[in-house]
Amino acid sequence: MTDIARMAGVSASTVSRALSGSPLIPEATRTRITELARSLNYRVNAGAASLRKGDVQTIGVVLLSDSAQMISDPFLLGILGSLTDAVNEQGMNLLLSRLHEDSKDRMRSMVESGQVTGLIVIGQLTLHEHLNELAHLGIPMAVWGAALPDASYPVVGSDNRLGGYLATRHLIEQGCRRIAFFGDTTHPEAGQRFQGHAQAMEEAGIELDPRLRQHFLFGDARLRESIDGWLNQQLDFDAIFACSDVTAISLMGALRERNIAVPAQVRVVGYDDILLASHVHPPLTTVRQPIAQAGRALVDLMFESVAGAARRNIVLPTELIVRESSL
Amino acid sequence: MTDIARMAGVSASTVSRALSGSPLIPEATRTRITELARSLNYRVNAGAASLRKGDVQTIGVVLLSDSAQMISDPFLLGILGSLTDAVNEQGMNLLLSRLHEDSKDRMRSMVESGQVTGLIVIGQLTLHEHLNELAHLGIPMAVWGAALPDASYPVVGSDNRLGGYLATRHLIEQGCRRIAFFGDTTHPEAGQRFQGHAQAMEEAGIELDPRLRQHFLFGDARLRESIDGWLNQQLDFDAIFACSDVTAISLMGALRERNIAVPAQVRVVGYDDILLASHVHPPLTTVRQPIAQAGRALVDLMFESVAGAARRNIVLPTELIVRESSL
DNA sequence: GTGAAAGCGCTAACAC
DNA sequence: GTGTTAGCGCTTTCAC
Repeated sequence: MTDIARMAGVSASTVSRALSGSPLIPEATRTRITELARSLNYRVNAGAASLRKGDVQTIGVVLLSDSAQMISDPFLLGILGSLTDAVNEQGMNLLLSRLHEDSKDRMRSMVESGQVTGLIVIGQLTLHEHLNELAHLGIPMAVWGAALPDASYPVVGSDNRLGGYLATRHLIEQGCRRIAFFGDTTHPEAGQRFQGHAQAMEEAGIELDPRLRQHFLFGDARLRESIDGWLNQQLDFDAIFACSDVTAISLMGALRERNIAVPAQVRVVGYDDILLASHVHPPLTTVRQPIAQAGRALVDLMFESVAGAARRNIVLPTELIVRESSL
Repeated sequence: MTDIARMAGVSASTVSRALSGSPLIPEATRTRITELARSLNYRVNAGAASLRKGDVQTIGVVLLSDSAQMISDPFLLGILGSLTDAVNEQGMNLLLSRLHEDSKDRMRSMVESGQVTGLIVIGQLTLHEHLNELAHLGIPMAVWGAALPDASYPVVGSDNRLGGYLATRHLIEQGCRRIAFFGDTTHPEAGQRFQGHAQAMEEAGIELDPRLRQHFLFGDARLRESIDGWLNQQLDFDAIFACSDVTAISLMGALRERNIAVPAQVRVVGYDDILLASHVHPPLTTVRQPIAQAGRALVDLMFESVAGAARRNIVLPTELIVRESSL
């Protein structure tokens, strides 16, 4: 910048002001300096600027995974994409890292070392307690997931309870009574979907059968094994509500292998509405989560958290997309 | 840091040295300072340190998408995950951004403004020329994709030609003669897969029928429409080789809808080996790309590019995973 | 409207 | 071994 200043015959201050569009600088000077800068391929050093201004233009995004395992759910990529766009829209940068459950300290230091303004956390919420601690420490953040009663951090998520309710009620309306629930209920999102499921069952006067509940971890590499293990029990069921489309599609594969017809013998509903959901046969009935809004909502809440505003959650609407797998 | 220094009764230099593990500082002093820092929750400011040291500990990762459209291929998430791990392993940070084809300037300025050390580019390679320009400008980078003859930038990719060859030869060995190719050959990766496909066909003395070639954009939202449009032509074919598993699974859905049996009437081979490939029914034969190695290779090449080493490419091995869809 | 000067938080010569 | 000093590249009072 000093070079530019010298070449333009002005001081560094003037260059700085011109380049940042200060109204103090007359149009003529500004264009002259801007042109000069462009011709020299000069760009202001982002790091130096934030050091001086004392604010970082970067948001940390943490992908939580419970093991070294690859997360492979397309839904996650959707959220991440939405987030990337939302962050860039704000003119900010996004620092991505993948952490395991024990890396609370890493998250903390990302903020405290001034690398990022705040954190957006995506992934499995089994570390609720850790997140609460971070929140109490004053780390600005926002979390994708389900709002837990005692959460001290802001949460963005879809209406999981409603999603579970809509899916199950739909199955009941199709005449199903023995509806199995596939999902890891220790995971808050799945837990809420289960609550919705249970509510719909209760409203219909159908008793929940604990055997019709199968626990899956999202993205579990042994997904198919778990499915097969459950199916091998030969339980009596006429429908399955799965907490992710990947699980549901995998399940339909397993059913087909056993010559169990979907939807004729067993109706299936998934969750997420990934691209493939509408493309498999039969097309999968599923609960759509509004991915496009997710990024924006997370970024908004994170900024509120930075600003020290009162903590709030955002619940995004869900929608049942009825396709042939449940008809 | 000045605070810590004052409290420890030493100078800032000593604190700096102690915290960065300089051998000049005796064990005793170091622990004392480290403990003090910990108890105050102090962390060195990463930005200030890089400004002073003149090196950024951050790598920019650019996800290219040809429109505002959501990219939804799980394979992409795999690459990204692998990259994240590789970057973190090096103790570096990863700045993620999603850009469209025309944003060559954004990429350039990420480097020139000192935000990142270099760029890793993932996504569709229709902007080959842009990348070449960036390389000539001296922007350190590495690209996931297919090595083009006149590329000036280092490329990491799997052996697409071999993949296409293996897939097609396998289908020929199964007795197929009318093998359709699904993939956008203007995209370099798909182009090379097509070359392998063509080679296998030629070796078997089978003439290529241009009607049996369908162009798809990866991640095209109208994927299913394109598939249906092609199928509606009612061409004569006994196998399909698709350039992504998402396409292949979608295709199997479309075939099933038309009561065309896979593999009995039409054999299908996909590409990528995503999780669902082995879970659908029939399980999908596919070409596996070694995702886990991808991140590491990209990071390595990027560093070589920073160091000004001679440009080279890395071709990762591919492997045909035979499952029932082609037997 | 413009420049001089100070300083963001840190590290690395250089001296002792 | 440790402190002093200078300065990374920028922005922003403050003075003119």
